[in-house]
Amino acid sequence: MSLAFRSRAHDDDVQDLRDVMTRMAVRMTFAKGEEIYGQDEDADFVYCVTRGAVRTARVMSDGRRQVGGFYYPYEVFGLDAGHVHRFFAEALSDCEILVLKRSALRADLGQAQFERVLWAATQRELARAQDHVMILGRKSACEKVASFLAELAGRSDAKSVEMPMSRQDMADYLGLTIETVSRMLTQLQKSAVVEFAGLRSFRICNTDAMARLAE
Amino acid sequence: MSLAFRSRAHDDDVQDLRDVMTRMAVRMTFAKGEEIYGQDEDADFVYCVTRGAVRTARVMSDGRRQVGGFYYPYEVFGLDAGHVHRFFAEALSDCEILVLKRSALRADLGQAQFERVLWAATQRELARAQDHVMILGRKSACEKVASFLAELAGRSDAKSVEMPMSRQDMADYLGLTIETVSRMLTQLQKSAVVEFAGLRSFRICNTDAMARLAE
DNA sequence: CGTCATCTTGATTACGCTCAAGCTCCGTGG
DNA sequence: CCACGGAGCTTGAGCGTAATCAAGATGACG
Repeated sequence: MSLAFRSRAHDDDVQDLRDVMTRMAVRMTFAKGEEIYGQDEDADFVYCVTRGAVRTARVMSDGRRQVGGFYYPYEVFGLDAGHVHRFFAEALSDCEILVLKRSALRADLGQAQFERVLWAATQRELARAQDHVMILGRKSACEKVASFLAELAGRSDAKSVEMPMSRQDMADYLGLTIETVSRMLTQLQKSAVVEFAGLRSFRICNTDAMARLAE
Repeated sequence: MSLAFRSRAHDDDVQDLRDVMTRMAVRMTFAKGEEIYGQDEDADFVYCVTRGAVRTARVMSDGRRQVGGFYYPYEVFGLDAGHVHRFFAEALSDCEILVLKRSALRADLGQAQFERVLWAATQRELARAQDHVMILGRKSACEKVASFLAELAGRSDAKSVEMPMSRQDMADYLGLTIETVSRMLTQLQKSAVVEFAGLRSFRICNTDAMARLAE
């Protein structure tokens, strides 16, 4: 089985999942900051962003927060590991989400494809988490912020990249404080690696320097 | 579908995987430090530790290393995200590993169970990676080391817990230096939270303090 | 235009890193 | 069995990066 073939099949699964969700799922809207699902809740649903953005996070008993990831239109979430949510999900901005019961998905796709599709989605989540581990474990503050911007830019096709999350969200994703994130953004701009157009929009000026920092 | 029932099914899948591997897999031995699979290699096999221990890791171009995880007897590894290994795996000590081609596993279990079993394994990996993110992002050096010891203790059933990895391995897992790891171990011992019997064996003295530090 | 949340910048502190020395454990050979 | 040697570990001193504390600046929204 060639790599190309497998990738193709993988993409098909993702597409199938989106198709089913578009067809069968309930369309819900959430206001900025609203909870979509809670930590330790049963993971009975699958979610897909159609408009806006979502963050997943966990908090420790003393309030320290770790953001697990951000999700944008067309991305599937709610699969964090098994039958109980280990993170909670919140609307980053006002947003629209497709919500589908897992059992309904299974009924429509059949057991086999259901498992294949969710396995593929779980693998993407795992890849994401592993990249996150790399960023958190062995990178400097500047590299963390650069990696984050590079990832955002990678997901966007436009020249100008929109940043829907606050500095606090970025900090809690990168294991930093808002002050440090702010300083690093300023520094990256001063050294002409990126250029900001307002607080939440940027574009990469020096691709090489960016790639070097983000590894 | 109750949680209990689902957990049971999950455990069955894990057991089935071990059974098939014991029956069909090739038993290989690796000397301490030997590579089991490489980064960016195709992930055509599934692995199960039978003796010794394994670590997975990634290195950045300048040599910084991030350890992804440690695997002990009966644990399955080699599933890190998709069709290409994103980490490499090395023998932590001399060890014995069951190796089985994925295609052979699929042929034996059938497509459906193959996917269910590997999905379950991928979910465990994801849960592991998510816990790792929490440790790396928002914990102090002391809490990181305590969390690590607590996790090790949790996997072991004996009172005295064996630690097969070096301080360097621990440091690269926790995003610290060996000096800091060493200092924290000393500190935990001085404050009577744990007690060491030699460099690589310990037991937890103060369970409450340990739980508090490890959250 | 005023108010409040968010963000930036500055000054200071502290946690963990770096560099350096010494110690312990363990394998090896005399 | 002990002496030697080397890797791995611990400890100490000093430093640097990012956290904390504290003001301001900017932007969003009524």
